[in-house]
Amino acid sequence: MKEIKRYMITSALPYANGPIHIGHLAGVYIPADIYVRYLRMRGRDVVWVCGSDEHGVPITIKARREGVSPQEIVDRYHAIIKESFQQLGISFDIYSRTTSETHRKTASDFFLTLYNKGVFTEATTMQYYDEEAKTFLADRYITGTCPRCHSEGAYGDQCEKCGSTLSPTELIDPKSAITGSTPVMRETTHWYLPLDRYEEFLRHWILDGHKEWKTNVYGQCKSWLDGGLQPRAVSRDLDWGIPVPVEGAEGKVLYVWFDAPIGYISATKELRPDWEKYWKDEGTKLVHFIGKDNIVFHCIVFPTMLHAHGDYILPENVPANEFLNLEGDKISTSRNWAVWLNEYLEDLPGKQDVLRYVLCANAPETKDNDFTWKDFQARNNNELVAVLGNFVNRALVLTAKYYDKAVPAAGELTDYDRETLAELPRIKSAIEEAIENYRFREALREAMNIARLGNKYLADTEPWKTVKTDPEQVKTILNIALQITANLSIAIEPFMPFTAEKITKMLAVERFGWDDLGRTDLIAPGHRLGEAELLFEKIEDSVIEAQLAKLEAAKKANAAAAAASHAEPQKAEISFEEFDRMDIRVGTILSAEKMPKTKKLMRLTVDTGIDRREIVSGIAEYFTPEELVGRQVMVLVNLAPRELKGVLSRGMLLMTEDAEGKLILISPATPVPNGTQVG
RNA sequence: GGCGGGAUAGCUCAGCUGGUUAGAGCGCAUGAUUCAUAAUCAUGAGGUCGAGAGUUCAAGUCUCUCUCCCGCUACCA
Repeated sequence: MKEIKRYMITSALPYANGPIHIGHLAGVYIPADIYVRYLRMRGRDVVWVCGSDEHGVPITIKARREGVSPQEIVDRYHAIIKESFQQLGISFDIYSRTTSETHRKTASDFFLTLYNKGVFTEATTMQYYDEEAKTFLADRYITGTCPRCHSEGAYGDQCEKCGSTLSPTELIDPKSAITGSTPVMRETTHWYLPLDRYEEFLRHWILDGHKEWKTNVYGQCKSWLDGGLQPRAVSRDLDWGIPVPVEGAEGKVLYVWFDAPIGYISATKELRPDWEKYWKDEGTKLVHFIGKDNIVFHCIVFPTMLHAHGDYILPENVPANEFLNLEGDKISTSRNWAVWLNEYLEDLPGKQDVLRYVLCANAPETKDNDFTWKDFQARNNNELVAVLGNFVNRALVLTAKYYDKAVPAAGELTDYDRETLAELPRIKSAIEEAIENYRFREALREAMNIARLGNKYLADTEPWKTVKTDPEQVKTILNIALQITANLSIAIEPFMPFTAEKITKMLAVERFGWDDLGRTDLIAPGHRLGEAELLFEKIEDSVIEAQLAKLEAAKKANAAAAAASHAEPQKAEISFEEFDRMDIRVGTILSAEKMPKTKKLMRLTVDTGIDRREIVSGIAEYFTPEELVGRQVMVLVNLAPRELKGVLSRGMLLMTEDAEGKLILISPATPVPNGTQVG
């Protein structure tokens, strides 16, 4: 077991093409913030860095669409993200950005070091080039007709209609998204990080050396390693990013995944002149907080880069979380199905800790979880208000009432007093154990147990009764209640820093350190308390309804937008003769069976009036064989046959889809004989 | 289909390397209580631990098969 001298904590760099939402917070930033605040309270040497990831093709596309420069896009979102993080109390030591000069230099140097060491392999391939714009085209910059589903507007890397993963050369009738011209193929050379050569190193380091990683992380890594790794290109032909710093690389930039993680190092550099010990000294514990979508980069790719470079330490752990859903649906930026942090802060002012509490208590630590506004309300009203806020209020109000806010001295303790106080150190170590193993939900529950302990203590000792029979005893009771309150402020600080601060203010004391947790002499006798105020307020149904209505509106707007944008522009004109070449008939499905070993394919026998033929169609997700058999459908019968999974498909069923993408068969409104022509 | 993750009380989740009557929070029921934001405290009801088979003296906990959900991936004429 090596000695930990200091901590280097990173959290995934948010991509600067949109604001932060609750999924990001629950998965990455709140757990990391809790961890870091805890370490700081313990007096550990810790640096936590983050920043905006500002390069990459999607940003250039967004900029082009809005008619502004990429810099303007990233400036806008960097500002929004940074501000909202700050308001939520996410306490980065630095929130930097990958367009900074320090980062450009750092990433550039990193590349050069690997280049000079001969780490990269080079390969020359043919890629599309726009002669008008005089530039190579990234996959996303080429649009055309999807070779699979024939819908227009497919991108060079993917068709968003049918979800196929494509390569640009497959596109039918490709066009440059920049100028609209038809691109030409041209040679281009790129550098690759040969991950395949590092398999042994990774296998040993992760599979043998880090069995303690979370099962989802370890399993994912094992899966990648067992599947065999491929070299990954580290450069792109693009004019937005960090130029590849070698001769003859004009017009080439570092691929965004290569430069982004180096951003952790750059940010540290900007923060501290002695940054190197945080990245190069074996006594540093490096931890990456990320979401599950980032596992491969932080466990496979970035460590390979660090290892190949040679000077750097490797991460000790990568506590990746799963995803948070919202009201039963996947959070989606493009569908605007999210609770945006900047909007939350405006809609529910002063409720930072409520969000922090709910997202931590319900964090997707072991599996995907669901955020609902109803749960948000319940946790606020039944836990924060009723348990935490209420206990603190009781202790303070009783002291104000009986002793005019002057802290009474404790007399002799009863066994029950001692038992109660003995819980505090126990809870302290339970919280420590949980946080240090990245189990933040459990840690939070333990911290809340201090408030439960306090409520129980007051209920059992009943000072409002005892005051009439044994006033001396009440002094001890309230002294203890106040010590518990002080302890509570320490224990919840990593989770709810704003509330912790409010409590210390109400107690009129300086904030404590972690080591003070468990002590029973934190508030001195005679000390005068400040004004008591409520820590949390109940959230009314109307507030929740307003948020639900907002989501409902987003859903509607979304459906409307989808419907509007679904009205694709009309395709190029065709002659009647061209149309007439298509032979579309009415047919009846005679049999249907799902093809084994496929998810979507259905094998159909159709009576076309001409013959009975087999047609394979990708509709198995939406129809059962029972509901298909006997139905009349439209069939394009003279389409060239094609073999799918070993079955020859002769023809295509005509269909459309609803707003959710669910397929709908097209049938004649009233039955007609099979073989009847359509046209 | 392949790979990874998940399936435990009404809800959200714990259950580590297999070991006495399966746990927590919320919700629910009953009782107590009034210092407190109709808050609190106690007690209780509620689970064939996704299904089936196996290993074992002993299995939510290990093995195999199957079902369903999520992610990546293949297929979508």
